[in-house]
Amino acid sequence: MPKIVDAVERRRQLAEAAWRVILRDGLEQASVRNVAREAGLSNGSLRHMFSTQAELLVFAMNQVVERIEGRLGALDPAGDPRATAERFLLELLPLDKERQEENLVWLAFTARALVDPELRECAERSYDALRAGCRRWVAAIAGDQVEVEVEADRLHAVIDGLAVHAATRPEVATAEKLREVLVRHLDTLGGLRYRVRNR
Amino acid sequence: MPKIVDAVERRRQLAEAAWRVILRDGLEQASVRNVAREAGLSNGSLRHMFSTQAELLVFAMNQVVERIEGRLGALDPAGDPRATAERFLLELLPLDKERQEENLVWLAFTARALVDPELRECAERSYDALRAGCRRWVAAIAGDQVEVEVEADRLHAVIDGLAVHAATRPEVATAEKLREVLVRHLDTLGGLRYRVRNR
DNA sequence: CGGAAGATAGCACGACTGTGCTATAAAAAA
DNA sequence: TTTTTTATAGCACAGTCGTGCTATCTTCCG
Repeated sequence: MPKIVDAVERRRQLAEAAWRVILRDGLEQASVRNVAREAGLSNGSLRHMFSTQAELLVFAMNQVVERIEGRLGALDPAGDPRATAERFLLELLPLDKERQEENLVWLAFTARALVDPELRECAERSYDALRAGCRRWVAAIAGDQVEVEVEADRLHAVIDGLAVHAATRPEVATAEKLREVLVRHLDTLGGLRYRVRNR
Repeated sequence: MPKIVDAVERRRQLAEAAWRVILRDGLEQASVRNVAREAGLSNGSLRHMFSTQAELLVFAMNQVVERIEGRLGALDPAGDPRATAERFLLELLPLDKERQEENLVWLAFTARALVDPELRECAERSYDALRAGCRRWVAAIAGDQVEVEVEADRLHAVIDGLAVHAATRPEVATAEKLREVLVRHLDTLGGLRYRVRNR
């Protein structure tokens, strides 16, 4: 096996170990030692792949983005703009356990990014990417009927707001409700206003 | 001066010192020592008011809620439902520096609440309160035209989403934009759909 | 005045932290 | 084979952490 590939794969596994620690005990518990133990490695062994803790955390945060982008890239962008946008946006919501956990980890990183410049860069990049996506989708769905900028920001806010709610109140903000709210928002975007949809 | 009042006031001052530390360096830096230094007190002196760090943080988080509720309580609830709701909801957005800082501190607490049961209680309480408020306002504005439950959740998502955006991208999500998005959302709530408003 | 109660200060302990460093085991290259 | 790189392990240092504890100082009450 080529060693480079192994090294990258190893880093990914360590990132996942970091995710597990963050999910279970919070980002403040994601110390070098704790992550190493979670991965079944020794202290120094982890530091052979990430020479500093900051490097590990930055990688782990970017890895979350890559995972999400991977899922989005696997979606079929063909067909009716409205249906396509709905498919992509629903993919972004934490509707199953995997995405719920991902969402929790992501929020932990986002919160630290408010104070850590290295993580902030990643947070801002993904913020801008999602905002651009919202703009495109709004334009595709109802570009001729609405002010795209404002509606893009509003859609963006709905998405991130729903993610926060799913994290802080999973018993209340269930997958059902998240989906319902997003679909309703898209319905009201294009002047369709509460049309009955066949689901 | 009665001593009880002093003690309460002292705790409030310590909470504010904690806020400053959290705002500047993040919640993970809000150690007993750091907060005490920020307040100009000694280690043991702080621990005379809060016998444990957890107690301090819970108090500081609840104090944020009290401050917000205080501002909301000072608003005049009379008049046109739509205008009243807009006034209250705009009060919740981080439109000036004071509320921006408050918002950052609040988000830090919310993030830790995902992992800390004591803080979680406070987060859930305020989540439920805001959700109930959204329900009332939606009902007052357009209760006869929409499904209140879904619309309340949607409004709630917009508010929290905007708060997150103001925190993670203050240069992009400016006060202007936040206000614009919220007003637009309220406009589209009652079937008014982009009516020109006199501001 | 004396004494009790409260406030402030600060030390001590054991635990955990990031990281520099060295030593051993494995693998790859020569 | 020998040599050289790489991986893994783990110790050591200096620092911070929460908290228990005692000692001083202030204030107030009787």
